[in-house]
Amino acid sequence: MTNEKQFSDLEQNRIDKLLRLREQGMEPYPARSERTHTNLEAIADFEKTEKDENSEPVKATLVGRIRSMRPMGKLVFTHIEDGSGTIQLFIRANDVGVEQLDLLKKEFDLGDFIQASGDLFRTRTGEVSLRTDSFLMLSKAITPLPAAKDEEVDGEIIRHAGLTDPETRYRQRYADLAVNPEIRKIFQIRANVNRAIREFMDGNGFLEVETPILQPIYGGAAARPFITHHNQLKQDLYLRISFELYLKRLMVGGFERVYEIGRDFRNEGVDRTHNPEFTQIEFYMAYADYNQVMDFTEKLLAFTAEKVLGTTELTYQGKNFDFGKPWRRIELKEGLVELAGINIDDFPEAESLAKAMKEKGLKVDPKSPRGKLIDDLIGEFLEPTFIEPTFLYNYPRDISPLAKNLPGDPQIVERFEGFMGGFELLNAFTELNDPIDQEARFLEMGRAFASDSDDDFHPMDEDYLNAMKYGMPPNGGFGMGIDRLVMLFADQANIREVILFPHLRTREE
RNA sequence: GGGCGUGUAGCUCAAUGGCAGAGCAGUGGCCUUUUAAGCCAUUGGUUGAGGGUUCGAGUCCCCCCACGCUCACCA
Repeated sequence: MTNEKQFSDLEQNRIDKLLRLREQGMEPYPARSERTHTNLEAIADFEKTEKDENSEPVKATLVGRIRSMRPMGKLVFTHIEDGSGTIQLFIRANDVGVEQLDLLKKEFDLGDFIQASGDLFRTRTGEVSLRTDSFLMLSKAITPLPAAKDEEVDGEIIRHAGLTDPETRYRQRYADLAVNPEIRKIFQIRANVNRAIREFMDGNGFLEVETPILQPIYGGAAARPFITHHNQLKQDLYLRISFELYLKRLMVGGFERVYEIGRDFRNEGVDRTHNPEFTQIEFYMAYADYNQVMDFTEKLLAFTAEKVLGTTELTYQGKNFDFGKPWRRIELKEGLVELAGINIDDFPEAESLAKAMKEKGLKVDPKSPRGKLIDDLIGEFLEPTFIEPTFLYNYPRDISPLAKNLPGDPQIVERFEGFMGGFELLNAFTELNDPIDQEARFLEMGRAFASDSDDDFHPMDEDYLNAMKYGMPPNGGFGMGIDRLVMLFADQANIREVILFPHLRTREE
């Protein structure tokens, strides 16, 4: 604030206004404000009394950011916006005096916060407005907000030349939110989703817990971690990639139903369904298997939809869904026969399966284990077709090291994933609680990925095995991406739209 | 990381290799029921950064940066 060169001409202009306001005795950043009604309360109060001819005029002191200003000589119309909505101020020289009106016209700008007092009435065109008899500056904006003008045509708001550049919108989300009120609705939905899920979980006897984000060993998913360092302990730590192994330690500890809602961090590619940090809910339910978790999932999503949207039906990217109906359930092997034309039972080895996939024109990594190839087939042939809510169940063992075997088939585990809108929304399984088998799985994974790359995908978590050796009740576990769920409820195609401050590369200079 | 695309005034966008423009915002006026208010006048540019070709580059070439879409990666 000391170097004047950091202000543009437009900003310097407003700083001059700010100084003039102060000279004339109006503090541009007063410590206190008053308000008797929110804007929408004021309109509602007025409409209540309007029908009664004997009622006194409704007096109000309102606050908000100036969103439009239409000066017409000795009369100014402005719209101000507070958290509840917008209302029109009707400010006349007759009511506030010529000097005050000049002050308003000369020193107040779009983006400033104003406080106005007066009484409510209806203008000739029928809009409830505040006939202002006094006003104050509450906060002077120095940088002009990106100019946006709204036009209402048949109840629909058309925005002219607002802020649309995605880079600016994400980098300066504050400006995006300030100028595009509908963006704020997405985050209202997000908050409502979280609240609904908590309400459902709490109502079903789950305990909400918090487990470490900084972990000495990461696990519970196949993802590369972010690494950080604790100075005093002289120890590298990982930001968690899942909550799974800690939450299941709590099963050992005697909690029968636990859940956590929090942030996971995965050091991987960014695209429209992946952000490096994202929010998950995981829960673990003792004495349940994956079939019960499937049923529970349907109830959870139906409840959440009802709470957030007021109905179980929703529209996503032009398609309609109903969370009130049971999800499609497709057995993985059968789904692949049907949609990929490959019966994986015919290809018991990675080599033969890879060959069959190449014949279908797929690119195949020669080092991939069989389970990875099957996962590739899912991504290629199944996932994009799963627009309707769909459970895909019975996954290959070698890509599911924490899931329990399906009795009678050593290659298959009791695991399902939930898809919707063409992307994966959730993942769940009957949890492996046999410590001997678990250790074998860790070793298998270590071998499977040892040749894969320099990345150490699956560090052995000895302490987790120790916990399991004390005895873990049979349980079903579940993880779901909250961001992706919010995408569905807010009808957004890109995960960044549902994250307030999505990560962008830092700009040089 | 690969491919394709974008980057011009505060915002949204124009400009065959030939004077860098418009609308809105801003500034100065007029205007006492407007709502994309209107009318008159007017300011505002290192065309993302750097290099090259050319008499002349926003435009063509090279390199870099950022963003978008997409592919790869992501159990």
